[in-house]
Amino acid sequence: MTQSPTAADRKDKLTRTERKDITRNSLLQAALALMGEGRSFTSLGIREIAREAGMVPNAFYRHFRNTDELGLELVEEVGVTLRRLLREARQSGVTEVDIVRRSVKVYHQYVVENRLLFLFVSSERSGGSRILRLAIRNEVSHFTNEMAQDFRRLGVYKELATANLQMVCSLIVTTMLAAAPEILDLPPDQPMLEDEMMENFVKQLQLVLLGASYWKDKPRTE
Amino acid sequence: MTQSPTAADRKDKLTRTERKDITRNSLLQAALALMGEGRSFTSLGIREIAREAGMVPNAFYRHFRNTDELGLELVEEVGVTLRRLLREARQSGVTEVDIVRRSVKVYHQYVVENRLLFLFVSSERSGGSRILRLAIRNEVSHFTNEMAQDFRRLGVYKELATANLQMVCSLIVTTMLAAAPEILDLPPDQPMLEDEMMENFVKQLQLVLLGASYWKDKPRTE
DNA sequence: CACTATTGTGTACGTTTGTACACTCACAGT
DNA sequence: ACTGTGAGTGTACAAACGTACACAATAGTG
Repeated sequence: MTQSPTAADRKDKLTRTERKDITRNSLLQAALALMGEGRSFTSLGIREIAREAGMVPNAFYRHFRNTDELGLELVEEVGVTLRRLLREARQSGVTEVDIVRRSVKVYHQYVVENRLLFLFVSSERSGGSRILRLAIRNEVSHFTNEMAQDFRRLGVYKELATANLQMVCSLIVTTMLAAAPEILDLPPDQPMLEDEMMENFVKQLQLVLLGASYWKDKPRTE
Repeated sequence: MTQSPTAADRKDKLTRTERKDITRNSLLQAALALMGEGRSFTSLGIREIAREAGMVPNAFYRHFRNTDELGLELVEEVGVTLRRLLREARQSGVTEVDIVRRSVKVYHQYVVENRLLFLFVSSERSGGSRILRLAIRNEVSHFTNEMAQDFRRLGVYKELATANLQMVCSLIVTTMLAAAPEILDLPPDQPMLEDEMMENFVKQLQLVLLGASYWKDKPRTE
C-alpha cells in the first residue's frame, strides 16, 4: 500500500505529499508573517500571501480555494492545540487555585510562543470574514464545554446547575480571550509589566471562581 | 462676527458648515452601512465609501485624510455617548443589583439601536488598523476608570484596594464588551433567545460583583 | 518503462484601487 | 458688490488585485 518508501530509503528525496505539506505550511506561515507586520487578515490578498511565501500567485490555488479556507486551517490548528494543552493542565490539579495557576501558565506560554497565530485568532474573532468568525466562535464554544465538563469531573461547584456552570465557564473563557491581546501588545523587554499583568489576570480568574463558589442558584424562577 | 445669519433668517438655506457636516455624516453612515453588509472596516476603500455616500471619490479628501481618520471619528462618537449613558445609569441607583440591571438595560438598548456603530467598534477593537485599535483601547480604559470612580463615589466595595477595584471594573468592562457581539448576532425575531442571553449576561455581571464583595485583599504581598 | 496525475510557472486580461490635477460654482467676509 | 476660499466634479494613470489558461517538470502507478 503506502508503506513501501520508508524515510530511511529516500533520505533527502521527499515524497510528493511531504513537499506539498511544506509549501502549504509556508503559505500559512506567510499569511501569519504578514499579519505580524500589522496587516489584517481580511486585507490580505492571494497574490500577497503567495509572494511572501516565495511563489507565483497561481500556486496558491493548488492548496486553498481562497484566503478564508487558509484561515480556517489556522483556526483549527490553534483550537486543537489549545484544547489539548489546557485539558492536560486540568488533568492533575489538586486544588482549584492550583489548576488556575497551572492553566494560566500554560495559556500564557502558548500565547507568547505562537503570538502570530493568536494575533490572528484574536483579530478575526470579531473581524472581517463571517466564515472565520463562526469557526472561531464554534471553537470557543467547544472549548467552554470541555471546561465545564472537566469541572464536573473534578467535582468542584457541584451545587451549580448545569446552565450556570456553563455561564461561569463562558465568563472564564471570555476573560482568557480578553487577556490575550494585552499579553501580545506588551513590550517584550518589560518583565515587570508582564508579571503585573499576569497577576492581574490570575486575580480576575480567581475572582470569578470566588463568585462561583458563593453563587446560589435561585430555585424560584425554575 | 459670526452671529449675523440666524437660523430664522435663512430658513431652508443651510449654511456652508451645515452642508459640510451633512455630507461628512453621510460618509460616516456610508462606511457603517458597508460594514453592515459584512465588510470589514479595514477592507473598505475610499472609493467604496464615497460611492456608497453618493459622491465622487475625491470628495472624500475634503473631509478625511484617509479611512483611519474617519474611523477615529466613529470611535469617538460611540465612546462619548456610551460613557454619558452609563454614568447617568449609575447616578441614581439604589442597590448595586439595581445599578447592574439599569446599566445592562441601557447598554443593551444602545447596542441594538446603534448596531452598526457597535459592530464597527467590536470588530476594530482587535482588528486591522493599529491606530484604531489604540484609540478604542484608550476609550475602554477611560470607561473603566469612570466606572471605578463611580463605585468609589457610591461607597460600594470600600474595602477593596484601588488596584483591585480597577481589576474588578476591568473584568466588568471585558464582560460587557464580550456580550456585544452576541447581542448583535442574534436573529432579530427571537425574543426568547434574547431574554435568555440577557439573563445570562446579567448573571455574569452579578457573579463578578458577588466575587468582588467576598474578595479579601491579601496584605501579605503589599 | 511509459503514462498520468499533480505541483508549480508564465503570461495575460479586466477590475478596482489610491491619488494627482485642473476645473466649476456657491457661499462668506471685505 | 467683489473676491477668495473651499466643497464637490471629471478625467487620468500607475499599481495591485483575482483569476483563467496553457505549459513544464516530476513523483507515483500500471
